[in-house]
Amino acid sequence: MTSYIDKINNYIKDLDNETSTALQSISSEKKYKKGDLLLRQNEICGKSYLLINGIARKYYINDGKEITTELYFKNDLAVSFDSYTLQRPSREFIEALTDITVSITHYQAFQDAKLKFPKLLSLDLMLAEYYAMWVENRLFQFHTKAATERYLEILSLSPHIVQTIPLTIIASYLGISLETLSRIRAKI
Amino acid sequence: MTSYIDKINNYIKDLDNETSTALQSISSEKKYKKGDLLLRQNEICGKSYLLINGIARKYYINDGKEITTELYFKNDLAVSFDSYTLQRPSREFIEALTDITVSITHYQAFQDAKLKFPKLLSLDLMLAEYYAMWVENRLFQFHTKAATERYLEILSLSPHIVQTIPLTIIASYLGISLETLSRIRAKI
DNA sequence: GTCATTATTTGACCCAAGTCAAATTTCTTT
DNA sequence: AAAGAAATTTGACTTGGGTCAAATAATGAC
Repeated sequence: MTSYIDKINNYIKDLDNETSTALQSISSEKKYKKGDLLLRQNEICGKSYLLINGIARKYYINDGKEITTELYFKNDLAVSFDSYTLQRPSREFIEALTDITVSITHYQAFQDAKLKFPKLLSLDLMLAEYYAMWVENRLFQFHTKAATERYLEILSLSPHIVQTIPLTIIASYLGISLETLSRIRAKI
Repeated sequence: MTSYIDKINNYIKDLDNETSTALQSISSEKKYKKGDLLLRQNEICGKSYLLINGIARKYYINDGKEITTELYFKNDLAVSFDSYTLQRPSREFIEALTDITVSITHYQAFQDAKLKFPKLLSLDLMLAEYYAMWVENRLFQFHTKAATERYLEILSLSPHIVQTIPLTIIASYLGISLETLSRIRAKI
């Protein structure tokens, strides 16, 4: 499935000049400081954020506890999917975990551009497909793997996650308590 | 989110004649008997199945146990998403839970049609978006609701599910054991 | 209708992971 | 470097839901 990202990135790279220019003309760079919120709960996610550098996350609050739903690194696209797609209030927050630089594209500008440039429509489809498969796989991991396995997996697939990000956030991303994660780490 | 299905169905209904005809020309009806498998594990999901009547499900086997990942009713579109999208072997099965009638569309024929009829590309995007939101929501339910709540929710939102489908399948769809589901039912 | 499957319930016991609370360790900031 | 704050670990205890096994329904085939 990583190869599908490659396919998407190649697709973007190989875009014809007009389409590529159109995309760039509706995007702009911006920097955020560590701790800044790019999106708050109940706001409508009217922009997509392509991470150029730094780390960010998406999370929601349940029972007073933060549940991290996605971690973003270089080249990842950060949006609250349902809020962005339906243009309705978000249940999720998007937060910069380090200082970050992002490329922002406005929802409506992209919608308009898709009408003129069918290749952007195909791109949007690929992005939605990728996200659907990503979430599907996350659900699959939760059903088939115990906490320890999920931790070991993240450790082997993305060691940089574990090194850079506070354990509280990793625990909530793994769907376990901070204490359980600490005990898992002690065992290994 | 139900309204998004309505939007999709209206979009299909309001398709211009040529597009609509093109879609119909690559689709065909077929009947299956209760228990028939429309897709097996390790097969590539080369077709999509629109349920015209009856009930079906998608599931995979983990540790010798069946985990139901989706239930399909009238007007639902049954595919193994990642297998269909990437045209790679499926980890899931699709099974008829009753006698069913489906409208089958071949993957490649639909891919070709999308190139000629941009509205089908938009349709495909809407379907992918819908599925992404559906899975995202399912994951959200698993994280925020205990087994009893999830059962009560399915009971109130889709009572027909509980009436028609064996408890083993409902339990595996809820991510709990048959015994736990039985105990939940006894308590209520 | 009777017998045999298959589905569902109930009982006894177990365990992964949660909760609450306190102790350490590690970072920051003077 | 010391003081305070934040992050992480450890301890003691609880619990939701799992497993295995046996007892009842319920359904279907003859």
